[in-house]
Amino acid sequence: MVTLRDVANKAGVAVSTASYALNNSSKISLATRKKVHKASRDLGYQPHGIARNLKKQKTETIGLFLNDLSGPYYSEVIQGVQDVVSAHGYDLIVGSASGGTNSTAYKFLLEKRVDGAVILAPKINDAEISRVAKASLPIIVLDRRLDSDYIKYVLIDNLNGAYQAVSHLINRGYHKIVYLSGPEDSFDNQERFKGYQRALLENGFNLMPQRIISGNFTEKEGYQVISGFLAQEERIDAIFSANDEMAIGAIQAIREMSFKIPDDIAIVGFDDIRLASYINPPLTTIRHPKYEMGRFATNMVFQVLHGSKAESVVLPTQLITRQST
Amino acid sequence: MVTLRDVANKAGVAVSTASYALNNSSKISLATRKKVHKASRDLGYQPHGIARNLKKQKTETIGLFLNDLSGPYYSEVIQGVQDVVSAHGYDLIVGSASGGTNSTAYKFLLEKRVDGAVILAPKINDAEISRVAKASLPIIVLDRRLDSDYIKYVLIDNLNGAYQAVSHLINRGYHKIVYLSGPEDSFDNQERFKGYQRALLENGFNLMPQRIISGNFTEKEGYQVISGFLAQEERIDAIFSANDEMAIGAIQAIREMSFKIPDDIAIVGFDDIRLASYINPPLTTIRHPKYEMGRFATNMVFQVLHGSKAESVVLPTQLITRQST
DNA sequence: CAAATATAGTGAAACGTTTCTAATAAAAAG
DNA sequence: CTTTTTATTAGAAACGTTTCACTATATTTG
Repeated sequence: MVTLRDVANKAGVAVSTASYALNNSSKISLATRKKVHKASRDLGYQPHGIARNLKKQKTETIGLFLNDLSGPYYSEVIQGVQDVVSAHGYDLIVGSASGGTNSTAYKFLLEKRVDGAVILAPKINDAEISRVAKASLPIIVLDRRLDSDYIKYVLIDNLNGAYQAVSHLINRGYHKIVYLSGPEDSFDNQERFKGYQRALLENGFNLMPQRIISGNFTEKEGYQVISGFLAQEERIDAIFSANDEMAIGAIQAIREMSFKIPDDIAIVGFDDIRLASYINPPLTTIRHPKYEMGRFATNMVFQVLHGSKAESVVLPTQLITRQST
Repeated sequence: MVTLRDVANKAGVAVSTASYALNNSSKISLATRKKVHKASRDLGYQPHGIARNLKKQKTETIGLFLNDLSGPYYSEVIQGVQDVVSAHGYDLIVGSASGGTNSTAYKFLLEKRVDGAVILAPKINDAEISRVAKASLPIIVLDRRLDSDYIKYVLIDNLNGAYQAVSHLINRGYHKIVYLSGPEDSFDNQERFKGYQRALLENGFNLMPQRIISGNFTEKEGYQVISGFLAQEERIDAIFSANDEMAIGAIQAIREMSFKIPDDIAIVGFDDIRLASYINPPLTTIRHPKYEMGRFATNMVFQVLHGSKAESVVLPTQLITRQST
């Protein structure tokens, strides 16, 4: 391995001089700067990032930590984060949070391998996040309401989004509306449920426990639980699914039982994933600004890093009406 | 920041002793080991990963570098890589290669921030990869045929896949088959074109230049170029699209012009992305083992890292017949 | 022309670990 | 009772940078 020392030797200067020269410090005369650069090029010198990080006590890297790297849902968020990180001349690394306290995410946070982080990973709990955040490692969370000096959140307005969705169903004349739920411990799910509840109550309907069906945000589960539900006696006329994935499964279940969508049963999802507009019938859903979330969050990371205050924020959602209602 | 030195002081031992103790070396008596662990816990000590990396001259991190982090196409590959990396107790970081020589990908490779890498990013060119690969940094590429001591490839059998696709069309009686091409400089595209060509020639058809339409792998482009093509006089009866994205765009174009699929025009894609089975009509396509690619590649990284030889490999593809043909 | 200042370069410490080698003390062997 | 071995701990160097404090020249100033 060719180190700075080798370059310095070849150029016939001290290693400190070589360092200054390569960083183009004005302390070093142009002539020796040239000499050092040449030596560096000749030897094919590459600075050792890790050594530099250690000395400078920073990595100029921002981490984005996700529950699971393969969720297609994330891609727009990632893009937003990437754009802002690059704009600041930093690097972005994406890591997984699966594996709990010995996940890559947790390790990198703990070991100061990143200078800031955006977290969208329910698997890392609040206490752990609070423990590692500091002035030199601000954290923005996208999946919970957590706020302190060095931790801010960017959320979407889940509650209002769900409220919009269910109100829309009610306005169209659907009254027996099922809530197809995500996992109980999901923050998003909880908020969306609140929105469902509020829309019902404000329109004079009761919350009927038998119309709350629990799922886990996956298409498969959506298919299965809705198949099961429709096979029983109670008739309903609409479904509000806590996310699009389950809604897609539900649509398949509904069609298999030869109910007509939206005439017999209407359905609204949440997220506006790509598939939503391609499925048959195209799915009415709640769109939220995923790319913007990424941008907001990352800008906040840099704000805190630069010593200014950042304010947590909740972004609005939008009802996208398609043929499923 | 609490360092090993602090722990050592608190425990009343030398820092070397503290290091051995925390790493549970048998050189240190159980009594002092306990003492040091306690001091560590009391102070909330966290080892500094960067410092350790520098000293040990390794990071125990594998990089996966993609052209662009937001491609949903990658998610299965990522999963395969992640699974193998975790199984080896290493960490995975995913980084972008966009930005060329000052992309995160390139920087991390150059600066030895990872111990091995899987690359699926045409934006990084062969020369650069060859330059950085070494025994202590093996690289597996997924998007080209590049082979040396420390560089191996895992590819899918693009040529045969395309051959299967076009043969299938011919067997079904379609004879005027358009090739909807990806970018000329894409390795995948080149191979797929060769497969198209071979299938035609082997079945006694000629390659007709006006039936080669250039696209860029995006849905939008697929829609536009096929719309334009169909508006002109020449009648065709099938399209082989170099990927599913373009095929989806093409399907929309075809339907808008009220041709029937597959009666008037049949279409086959390549990749078997998720949307392929949801689109109307469901798309016949070539499936390839994306998850397996990730697994193979990552296993090879570790093989080379452990000093054994790895063999580049080409994985088979599979024709998935759906209603578009 | 002496004194003050600017310029160019150097040496060494530091970042936080790991690990080699040496030192000490206790135990075993002769 | 001396010598050798073993167990435990300590000291110091090393990983590859950056940067502080300093020296030695060269230049400016009064």
